[in-house]
Amino acid sequence: MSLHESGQMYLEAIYILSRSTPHVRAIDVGEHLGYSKPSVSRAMSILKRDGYVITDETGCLHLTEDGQRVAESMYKRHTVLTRLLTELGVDEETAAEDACRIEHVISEQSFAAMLRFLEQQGIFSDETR
Amino acid sequence: MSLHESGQMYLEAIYILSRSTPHVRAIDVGEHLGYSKPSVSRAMSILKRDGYVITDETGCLHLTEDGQRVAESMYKRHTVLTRLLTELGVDEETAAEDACRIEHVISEQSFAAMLRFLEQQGIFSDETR
DNA sequence: ATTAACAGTTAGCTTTCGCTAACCTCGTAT
DNA sequence: ATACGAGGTTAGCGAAAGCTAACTGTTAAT
Repeated sequence: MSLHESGQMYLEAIYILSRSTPHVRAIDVGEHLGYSKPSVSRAMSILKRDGYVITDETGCLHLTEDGQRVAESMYKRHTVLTRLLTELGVDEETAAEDACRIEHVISEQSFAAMLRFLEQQGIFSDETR
Repeated sequence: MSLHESGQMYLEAIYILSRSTPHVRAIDVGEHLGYSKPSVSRAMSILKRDGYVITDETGCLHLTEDGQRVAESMYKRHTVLTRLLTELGVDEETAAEDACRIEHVISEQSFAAMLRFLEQQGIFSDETR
């Protein structure tokens, strides 16, 4: 099954949360995204079925290799888009909100072009995360 | 009722078509967007109900003032986004496709910032349409 | 030991927005 | 006059993805 926008969002949320807490639970994901428990529950069952997420013995969520790949890609897009927008003068909050939506619909080519632009400006390097 | 993404797309399509033909029919809109007749039919009835579109005696579609406002806004976003992406090195086709999706999710603030950037580069002026 | 709270799941509703199938209506061509 | 095709509508399906209500199960507190 193909991964939809919402799936990408859940994976990114798990990724972000797992950077600050070792144990990510469904409820934390729901809180982070502002979604209800059942919404997360269903999403997780789909992401598990499709091999993006697994749960350990304690029920905590972990990304598979595929899940990690997607999540990192989304996160990087998010970072770059936010950086580009703030560079153009957009305030931090709006930039992050827009990045959140654009990251799911932009092509790889356009993303690469944006990244190249920021690098040319000396604004973005691999350490700038 | 609020206007959703798909509604904006239909309005933009009517706008674009009406620039080259005086009479825009539902079937033309469907063809332009690659949608079936019933999809267009339902969308039109919603857009009529919400005051964005009217039909004349012959059944042809016309934008109301509100419809025109939305359509022009979308079209402008489309133009500017495409231009920005091609400027960054993205090929015309991909740029247009991405613009098509981004135009519905970007904030007014970010759009304004992008426009400002293009203007500063001397790439975009009101005549560059 | 019983109870309460918390996490997760199941069932079922809603909206958006595509689709096909089938129908109506009208105009033109035979 | 009939018949066909084009355009539009109605009815109903399906997927995605949110929600609430209500249930289950486990842990922790009295």
